[in-house]
Amino acid sequence: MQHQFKFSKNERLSSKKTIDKLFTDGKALFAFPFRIIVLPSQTETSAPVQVLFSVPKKNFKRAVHRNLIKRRMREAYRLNKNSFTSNFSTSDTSIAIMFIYIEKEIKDYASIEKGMKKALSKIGQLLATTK
RNA sequence: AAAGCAGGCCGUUCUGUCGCUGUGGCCUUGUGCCACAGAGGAAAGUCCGGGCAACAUAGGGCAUCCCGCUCAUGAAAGGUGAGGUAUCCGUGAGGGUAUGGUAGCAGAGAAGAGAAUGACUGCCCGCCUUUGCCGAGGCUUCGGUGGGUUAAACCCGCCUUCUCCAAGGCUUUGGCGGGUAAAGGUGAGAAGGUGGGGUAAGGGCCCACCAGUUCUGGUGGCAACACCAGGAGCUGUCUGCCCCGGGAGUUGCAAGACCAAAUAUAUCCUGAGAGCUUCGGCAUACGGCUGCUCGCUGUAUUUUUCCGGCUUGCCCGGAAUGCUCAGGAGGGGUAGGUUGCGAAGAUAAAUGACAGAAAACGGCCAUAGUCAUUGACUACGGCCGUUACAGAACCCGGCUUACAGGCCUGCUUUUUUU
RNA sequence: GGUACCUUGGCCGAGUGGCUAGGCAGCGGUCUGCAAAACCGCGUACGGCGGUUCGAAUCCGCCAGGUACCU
Repeated sequence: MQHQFKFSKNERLSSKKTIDKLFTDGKALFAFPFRIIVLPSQTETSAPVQVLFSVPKKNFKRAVHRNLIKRRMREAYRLNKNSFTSNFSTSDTSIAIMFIYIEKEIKDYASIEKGMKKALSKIGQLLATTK
């Protein structure tokens, strides 16, 4: 497939309701430099896995820096998600994932990508055990 | 050339791989393909003003708050441009700040005599008192001398000396009464400044010149205002009240508009219900006692009006109304969604990520050249570093703040050359 | 995104233009066999930069940091 690196809008988590639910009921884990919150649910959504990236305003005052980190996180997810999402594309359950950037400094793309690979493998393990 | 001042402008470029958002088109309706568009001078801070929106609102006055030189511009603005005056900074080009009026009232810590019908020191006058000196004149004494007269004595006069008295003058101690604003030293600020006259001493008290204020006239300017001439002795600083002119309804796109799940419910429609009785009880519903059943026991079991059946009461039937239950319709409205919203435009928020070149600037090193003082400048090359500040969220007009580096125009100062 | 406010010593907190109160904490002393309490004394502050003013914590402007509210 040619279009496996796409990351369009319906793969993003934008519903305010599910975000609130994610904060209250989601399972949290930690993979440097991210804090991750995962919530599997039964409701029908347009994509099997919905993701959202967040950088807290408290650590980065300037909107430019927050945008830069979010873009790098999104890029890292986009290029490494295929091995992860292919496991869940067949099942009818959907998964909501939130990545929160914890580090106080701006990391370059290589270290963010490394952390993203580690985070995705950790999430895979967690979901396998809960099933 | 160097250092600056003012104004304006730009604020990286190219290639490759993989992507994002919106709109339009195409069909093979697929998380498809193609085309086009997609951050700034500050998008920032949210300091002003407006549009837009909702609510409020007869008209007028008072209070409160904001603004305040002139002209132009602008929808308006604590806006912009040009100009005026004062003051401060800079050698200068220039830059900063202030700037409606002042008739009246009030205030100004500490310091200082005093912050405005002033008097501490000082100066001057009058009276009283006190110290010292001078002293017209008078009395007495010594000596000299002239005259009456030749000598002595005596008398008269002059000069000198001594004692005492003394009008008065100068000086001085203290007190009382008055004049004074020149001197003191404080202060941000002390009754315009300098010189002369005048005066007991002084003072715009008078005069000359100068600074300011204000009035009149003239010239220039749209005006603020400037300049010139003449007049008026009119002359402290700051603040508040006050006066004059102009302006201000409140809240903000999380405003507002539309659709609207679940649950509860106003309202409407349809249907059903309100027990039996011999009045002792039975039945039903909800509780209590007991581990449970049985049993015992408590509470509740239906409103009102009208019509007809004999007037009334009981009872029966019908209608309306209220209550309860079931079904249906349904308003407001919550979650949520859509819109408001744009030829950039979302809703955890797009406009990019990575890699490689180029360009600009800076630093270091090496080579060459020029001036030659160990150093400076220029050219080419190598290595390293930097490429800022910062990301639209309803939209405009400003202000302010942040900003690597570069370009253009005008001007200033200093040095050098022609 | 919008709106309203705050910043005074180690901490809390008063201060409407004229020497920055007070309390708690800290340090030293007195008292005590020692400590506590009490008493006496001491040190340390106006978020930063400009402006107005003779004079600014206070008035004005900009910046920094922080808090609350509007879904």
